[in-house]
Amino acid sequence: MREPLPPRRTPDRQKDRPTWLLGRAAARSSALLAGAFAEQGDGLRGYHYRLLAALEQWGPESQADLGRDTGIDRSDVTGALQELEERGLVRREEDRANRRRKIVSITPPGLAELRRLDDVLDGVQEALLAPLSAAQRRHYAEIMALLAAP
Amino acid sequence: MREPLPPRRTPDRQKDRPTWLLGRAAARSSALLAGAFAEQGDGLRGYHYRLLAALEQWGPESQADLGRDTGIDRSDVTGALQELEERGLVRREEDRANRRRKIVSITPPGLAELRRLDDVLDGVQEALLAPLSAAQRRHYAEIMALLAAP
DNA sequence: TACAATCGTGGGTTGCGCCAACATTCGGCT
DNA sequence: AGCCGAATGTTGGCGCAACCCACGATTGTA
Repeated sequence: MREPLPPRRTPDRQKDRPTWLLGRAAARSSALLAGAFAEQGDGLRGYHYRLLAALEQWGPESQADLGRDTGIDRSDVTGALQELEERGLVRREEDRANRRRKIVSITPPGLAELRRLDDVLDGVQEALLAPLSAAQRRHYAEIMALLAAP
Repeated sequence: MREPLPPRRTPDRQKDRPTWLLGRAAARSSALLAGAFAEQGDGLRGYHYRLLAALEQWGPESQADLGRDTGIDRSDVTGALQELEERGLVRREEDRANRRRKIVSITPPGLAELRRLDDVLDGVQEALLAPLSAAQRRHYAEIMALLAAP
């Protein structure tokens, strides 16, 4: 889990800006995630996890719906699903009622992989929030919910 | 200032994860920034702003020092500085005491551009934090400082 | 003087988020 | 029934941020 290259010193005009702080924090978070995926992710990335999670949560879906649910572009869904299918984590079959669509479902190995990734990601959450007190974590959740989906 | 493509619905295992929230918030922030730069940034990007800000703050520096200060890779510093120099926002001259180095300094037009970008970015901060109360903003600053530089 | 370190530079790569175009298929309207 | 527009999956591309590696030139040091 590599940390992002830290600035040695930060200009005053930046260091108190909310977007700057948020960006730095997100950089740390995504570095932690990338490191975790690299070390224990079997070559999978964020897109794969998000797709597996959506499939587990809502069951078989078309690729377009999957994209809308996850906020991933249709074209990126295609690519990520192909890799998931090669690994046998996901199955795609033509919807006979609508032959444009492909119904995607998660396989038992896919479920197992998802559970494993869950554990990996839980470790990342803990590493990220380590410097925060319990009260600060509550504030964090409250504030981030507002900023994430205003 | 386009918002990022939002997920229609979010899997339970994701929506409460700190990294997920942070990622979403950062996505919003960077979308706001990208939009602001695209509309009012004269074709400049984040790297350019960070370099100009560092130069204004600490005066002329070599490119390698500039990279260390800003957390930007040496090679990316080179590219961004070339674009800044083409626009006349920055000047580079060989350090006669050490001919490997190039001393970079900000020009008067560069300073003016930096001030202008400051105003643009101030607007982004306000847009980002709009949903937060004054107390929440204080918590935000406190928490983010911890997460950004642990 | 040989060697190691530093500097600027160019060329790649990766992840994520987009957009445009295309052929196929479906649905609604006339 | 026929036509047109919309949706679907796919390919290929772009941009940004963040990296890495390798090179020639230069410097400092052993």
